[in-house]
Amino acid sequence: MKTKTFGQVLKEIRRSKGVTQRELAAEVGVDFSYISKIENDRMPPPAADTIVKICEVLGVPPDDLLAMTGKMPTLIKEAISEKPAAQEFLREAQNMTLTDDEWNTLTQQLKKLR
Amino acid sequence: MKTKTFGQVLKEIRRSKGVTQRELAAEVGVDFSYISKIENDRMPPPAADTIVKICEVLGVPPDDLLAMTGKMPTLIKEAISEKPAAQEFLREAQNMTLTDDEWNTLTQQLKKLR
DNA sequence: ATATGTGTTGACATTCAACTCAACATTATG
DNA sequence: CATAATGTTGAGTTGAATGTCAACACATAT
Repeated sequence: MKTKTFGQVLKEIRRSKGVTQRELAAEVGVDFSYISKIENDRMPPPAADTIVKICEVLGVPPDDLLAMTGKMPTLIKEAISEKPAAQEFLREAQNMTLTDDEWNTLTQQLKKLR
Repeated sequence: MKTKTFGQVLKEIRRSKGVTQRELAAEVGVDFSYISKIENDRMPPPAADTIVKICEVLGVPPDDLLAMTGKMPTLIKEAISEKPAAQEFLREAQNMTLTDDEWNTLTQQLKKLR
Protein backbone atom coordinates (compact mmCIF):
# COMPACT_ATOMS: atom_id res chain seq x y z
CA MET A 1 0.00 0.00 0.00
CA LYS A 2 2.14 2.80 -1.30
CA THR A 3 0.48 5.92 -0.05
CA LYS A 4 0.89 9.21 -1.84
CA THR A 5 2.22 12.14 0.07
CA PHE A 6 0.26 15.26 0.83
CA GLY A 7 2.37 17.21 -1.62
CA GLN A 8 1.88 14.74 -4.42
CA VAL A 9 -1.86 14.75 -4.02
CA LEU A 10 -2.04 18.52 -3.86
CA LYS A 11 0.11 18.94 -6.93
CA GLU A 12 -2.09 16.54 -8.88
CA ILE A 13 -5.26 18.34 -7.89
CA ARG A 14 -3.86 21.74 -8.68
CA ARG A 15 -2.59 20.67 -12.09
CA SER A 16 -5.82 18.91 -12.92
CA LYS A 17 -7.52 22.25 -12.42
CA GLY A 18 -5.04 24.07 -14.61
CA VAL A 19 -4.01 26.46 -11.89
CA THR A 20 -0.47 27.74 -11.33
CA GLN A 21 1.19 27.86 -7.94
CA ARG A 22 1.15 31.65 -8.10
CA GLU A 23 -2.53 31.82 -8.90
CA LEU A 24 -3.40 29.41 -6.15
CA ALA A 25 -1.16 31.16 -3.64
CA ALA A 26 -2.56 34.57 -4.49
CA GLU A 27 -6.13 33.47 -3.93
CA VAL A 28 -5.34 31.57 -0.78
CA GLY A 29 -3.29 34.44 0.57
CA VAL A 30 0.12 32.82 0.96
CA ASP A 31 3.43 33.14 -0.83
CA PHE A 32 3.72 31.01 -3.96
CA SER A 33 7.04 29.60 -2.82
CA TYR A 34 5.23 28.13 0.10
CA ILE A 35 2.94 26.21 -2.22
CA SER A 36 5.99 24.88 -4.02
CA LYS A 37 7.52 23.62 -0.81
CA ILE A 38 4.36 21.95 0.31
CA GLU A 39 3.93 20.23 -3.02
CA ASN A 40 7.45 18.88 -2.83
CA ASP A 41 7.08 17.89 0.79
CA ARG A 42 9.90 20.20 1.79
CA MET A 43 7.67 21.48 4.54
CA PRO A 44 4.94 19.89 6.59
CA PRO A 45 1.39 20.43 5.35
CA PRO A 46 -0.11 23.86 6.08
CA ALA A 47 -2.41 24.68 8.94
CA ALA A 48 -5.81 23.06 8.72
CA ASP A 49 -7.53 26.32 7.89
CA THR A 50 -5.11 26.95 5.04
CA ILE A 51 -5.81 23.50 3.67
CA VAL A 52 -9.49 24.32 3.71
CA LYS A 53 -8.87 27.56 1.81
CA ILE A 54 -6.75 25.78 -0.76
CA CYS A 55 -9.48 23.25 -1.36
CA GLU A 56 -12.07 25.97 -1.67
CA VAL A 57 -10.01 27.71 -4.33
CA LEU A 58 -9.44 24.45 -6.16
CA GLY A 59 -13.07 23.48 -5.83
CA VAL A 60 -12.58 20.16 -4.08
CA PRO A 61 -13.78 18.94 -0.69
CA PRO A 62 -11.06 19.29 1.93
CA ASP A 63 -11.77 15.98 3.62
CA ASP A 64 -9.14 13.84 1.94
CA LEU A 65 -6.31 16.30 2.32
CA LEU A 66 -7.24 17.02 5.90
CA ALA A 67 -7.35 13.34 6.72
CA MET A 68 -3.80 12.94 5.40
CA THR A 69 -2.46 15.54 7.77
CA GLY A 70 -4.12 14.56 10.99
CA LYS A 71 -5.20 18.13 11.53
CA MET A 72 -8.58 19.45 12.47
CA PRO A 73 -10.00 22.76 11.28
CA THR A 74 -10.25 25.41 13.93
CA LEU A 75 -14.01 25.26 13.91
CA ILE A 76 -14.08 21.60 14.77
CA LYS A 77 -11.42 21.94 17.41
CA GLU A 78 -13.26 24.78 19.05
CA ALA A 79 -16.51 22.88 19.00
CA ILE A 80 -14.89 19.97 20.79
CA SER A 81 -13.05 22.22 23.22
CA GLU A 82 -16.35 23.59 24.40
CA LYS A 83 -17.92 20.18 24.85
CA PRO A 84 -16.73 18.15 27.83
CA ALA A 85 -19.07 15.37 26.71
CA ALA A 86 -17.25 15.19 23.40
CA GLN A 87 -13.91 15.11 25.15
CA GLU A 88 -15.00 12.31 27.40
CA PHE A 89 -16.05 10.38 24.34
CA LEU A 90 -12.67 10.90 22.76
CA ARG A 91 -10.76 9.85 25.83
CA GLU A 92 -12.83 6.69 26.05
CA ALA A 93 -12.27 6.02 22.40
CA GLN A 94 -8.54 6.49 22.84
CA ASN A 95 -8.44 4.10 25.78
CA MET A 96 -10.06 1.46 23.62
CA THR A 97 -7.83 2.05 20.59
CA LEU A 98 -10.63 1.51 18.15
CA THR A 99 -10.17 -0.15 14.81
CA ASP A 100 -11.24 1.48 11.58
CA ASP A 101 -14.25 -0.80 11.44
CA GLU A 102 -15.32 0.24 14.88
CA TRP A 103 -14.99 3.90 13.98
CA ASN A 104 -17.13 3.29 10.94
CA THR A 105 -19.72 1.57 13.06
CA LEU A 106 -19.80 4.61 15.30
CA THR A 107 -20.19 6.89 12.31
CA GLN A 108 -23.21 4.84 11.28
CA GLN A 109 -24.72 5.09 14.72
CA LEU A 110 -24.01 8.77 14.68
CA LYS A 111 -26.07 9.21 11.58
CA LYS A 112 -28.93 7.27 13.11
CA LEU A 113 -29.19 9.83 15.88
CA ARG A 114 -31.13 12.20 13.67
CA MET B 1 -23.55 28.63 37.62
CA LYS B 2 -20.34 30.27 38.78
CA THR B 3 -17.66 28.01 37.48
CA LYS B 4 -14.32 27.71 39.24
CA THR B 5 -11.24 28.57 37.30
CA PHE B 6 -8.55 26.09 36.38
CA GLY B 7 -6.19 27.71 38.84
CA GLN B 8 -8.64 27.54 41.70
CA VAL B 9 -9.34 23.87 41.15
CA LEU B 10 -5.68 23.00 40.86
CA LYS B 11 -4.80 24.88 44.01
CA GLU B 12 -7.53 23.07 45.93
CA ILE B 13 -6.38 19.68 44.75
CA ARG B 14 -2.75 20.38 45.51
CA ARG B 15 -3.51 21.66 49.00
CA SER B 16 -5.83 18.76 49.73
CA LYS B 17 -2.88 16.48 49.06
CA GLY B 18 -0.60 18.49 51.31
CA VAL B 19 1.88 19.18 48.54
CA THR B 20 3.78 22.45 48.12
CA GLN B 21 4.18 24.23 44.83
CA ARG B 22 7.89 23.47 44.87
CA GLU B 23 7.38 19.77 45.47
CA LEU B 24 4.81 19.53 42.75
CA ALA B 25 6.88 21.54 40.32
CA ALA B 26 10.00 19.47 40.98
CA GLU B 27 8.23 16.21 40.29
CA VAL B 28 6.43 17.51 37.25
CA GLY B 29 9.60 19.07 35.91
CA VAL B 30 8.62 22.73 35.69
CA ASP B 31 9.59 25.84 37.63
CA PHE B 32 7.65 26.34 40.86
CA SER B 33 6.86 29.90 39.92
CA TYR B 34 5.00 28.56 36.97
CA ILE B 35 2.75 26.54 39.24
CA SER B 36 2.07 29.70 41.20
CA LYS B 37 1.08 31.57 38.11
CA ILE B 38 -1.31 29.01 36.80
CA GLU B 39 -2.90 28.60 40.22
CA ASN B 40 -3.59 32.32 40.26
CA ASP B 41 -4.67 32.34 36.65
CA ARG B 42 -1.87 34.69 35.71
CA MET B 43 -1.09 32.40 32.84
CA PRO B 44 -3.24 30.15 30.69
CA PRO B 45 -3.39 26.50 31.74
CA PRO B 46 -0.35 24.41 30.86
CA ALA B 47 -0.03 22.13 27.87
CA ALA B 48 -2.21 19.05 27.98
CA ASP B 49 0.73 16.77 28.66
CA THR B 50 1.82 18.90 31.59
CA ILE B 51 -1.68 18.76 33.02
CA VAL B 52 -1.54 15.00 32.81
CA LYS B 53 1.79 14.91 34.63
CA ILE B 54 0.48 17.21 37.34
CA CYS B 55 -2.48 14.95 37.90
CA GLU B 56 -0.28 11.89 38.02
CA VAL B 57 1.86 13.47 40.70
CA LEU B 58 -1.18 14.52 42.68
CA GLY B 59 -2.82 11.16 42.22
CA VAL B 60 -6.03 12.32 40.59
CA PRO B 61 -7.51 11.52 37.19
CA PRO B 62 -6.73 14.28 34.69
CA ASP B 63 -10.13 14.25 33.07
CA ASP B 64 -11.72 17.13 34.92
CA LEU B 65 -8.80 19.50 34.57
CA LEU B 66 -8.34 18.60 30.94
CA ALA B 67 -12.00 19.18 30.25
CA MET B 68 -11.73 22.68 31.70
CA THR B 69 -9.04 23.63 29.24
CA GLY B 70 -10.43 22.17 26.05
CA LYS B 71 -7.10 20.50 25.36
CA MET B 72 -6.39 16.98 24.31
CA PRO B 73 -3.32 15.02 25.39
CA THR B 74 -0.80 14.35 22.68
CA LEU B 75 -1.48 10.64 22.75
CA ILE B 76 -5.13 11.12 21.94
CA LYS B 77 -4.39 13.64 19.25
CA GLU B 78 -1.88 11.35 17.64
CA ALA B 79 -4.21 8.40 17.78
CA ILE B 80 -6.86 10.38 15.98
CA SER B 81 -4.39 11.86 13.55
CA GLU B 82 -3.44 8.43 12.38
CA LYS B 83 -7.01 7.36 11.84
CA PRO B 84 -8.89 8.81 8.88
CA ALA B 85 -11.93 6.87 10.04
CA ALA B 86 -11.82 8.73 13.34
CA GLN B 87 -11.46 12.05 11.57
CA GLU B 88 -14.38 11.32 9.36
CA PHE B 89 -16.40 10.59 12.45
CA LEU B 90 -15.40 13.90 13.98
CA ARG B 91 -16.21 15.91 10.90
CA GLU B 92 -19.62 14.28 10.73
CA ALA B 93 -20.16 14.97 14.40
CA GLN B 94 -19.15 18.58 13.95
CA ASN B 95 -21.52 19.03 11.05
CA MET B 96 -24.33 17.78 13.22
CA THR B 97 -23.41 19.95 16.22
CA LEU B 98 -24.32 17.25 18.70
CA THR B 99 -25.84 17.97 22.06
CA ASP B 100 -24.32 16.74 25.28
CA ASP B 101 -26.98 14.07 25.49
CA GLU B 102 -26.16 12.82 22.05
CA TRP B 103 -22.48 12.66 22.89
CA ASN B 104 -23.31 10.65 25.99
CA THR B 105 -25.41 8.30 23.92
CA LEU B 106 -22.46 7.75 21.64
CA THR B 107 -20.20 7.10 24.59
CA GLN B 108 -22.61 4.41 25.73
CA GLN B 109 -22.65 2.83 22.29
CA LEU B 110 -18.90 3.03 22.26
CA LYS B 111 -18.68 0.99 25.42
CA LYS B 112 -21.02 -1.63 23.97
CA LEU B 113 -18.59 -2.29 21.16
CA ARG B 114 -16.48 -4.48 23.41
C1' DA C 1 12.84 38.79 65.77
C1' DT C 2 14.92 36.04 62.62
C1' DA C 3 15.44 32.10 60.03
C1' DT C 4 13.19 29.00 57.02
C1' DG C 5 9.74 27.33 54.18
C1' DT C 6 6.29 28.81 50.95
C1' DG C 7 4.06 31.78 47.55
C1' DT C 8 3.99 35.78 44.06
C1' DT C 9 5.55 38.85 40.47
C1' DG C 10 7.85 40.96 36.32
C1' DA C 11 10.94 40.46 32.83
C1' DC C 12 12.90 37.55 29.83
C1' DA C 13 13.88 32.90 27.17
C1' DT C 14 12.83 29.00 24.22
C1' DT C 15 10.54 26.42 20.90
C1' DC C 16 7.78 25.58 17.07
C1' DA C 17 4.51 26.10 13.39
C1' DA C 18 3.69 28.52 9.63
C1' DC C 19 4.89 31.12 6.94
C1' DT C 20 7.74 35.36 3.70
C1' DC C 21 11.51 37.16 0.80
C1' DA C 22 15.04 37.20 -2.49
C1' DA C 23 17.61 34.68 -5.52
C1' DC C 24 18.07 31.17 -8.74
C1' DA C 25 16.51 27.16 -11.94
C1' DT C 26 13.54 25.10 -15.09
C1' DT C 27 10.09 24.80 -18.62
C1' DA C 28 7.21 26.43 -22.28
C1' DT C 29 6.51 29.50 -26.30
C1' DG C 30 7.33 32.43 -30.18
C1' DC D 1 17.84 31.09 -29.05
C1' DA D 2 15.35 34.59 -26.25
C1' DT D 3 12.00 35.69 -23.34
C1' DA D 4 8.51 35.04 -20.21
C1' DA D 5 6.04 32.14 -17.25
C1' DT D 6 6.41 28.93 -13.83
C1' DG D 7 8.68 26.34 -10.18
C1' DT D 8 12.43 25.55 -6.47
C1' DT D 9 15.54 26.58 -2.72
C1' DG D 10 17.85 28.58 1.49
C1' DA D 11 17.67 31.86 4.85
C1' DG D 12 15.07 34.67 7.69
C1' DT D 13 10.60 36.35 10.06
C1' DT D 14 6.60 36.40 13.13
C1' DG D 15 3.42 35.26 16.69
C1' DA D 16 1.71 32.15 19.99
C1' DA D 17 2.46 28.71 23.38
C1' DT D 18 5.00 27.43 27.15
C1' DG D 19 7.68 28.06 29.97
C1' DT D 20 12.49 30.01 33.23
C1' DC D 21 15.05 33.11 36.37
C1' DA D 22 15.85 36.35 39.82
C1' DA D 23 13.95 39.12 43.10
C1' DC D 24 10.82 39.93 46.48
C1' DA D 25 6.79 39.10 49.94
C1' DC D 26 4.50 36.52 53.27
C1' DA D 27 3.79 33.17 56.86
C1' DT D 28 5.10 30.32 60.55
C1' DA D 29 7.87 28.05 64.01
C1' DT D 30 11.36 28.45 67.22
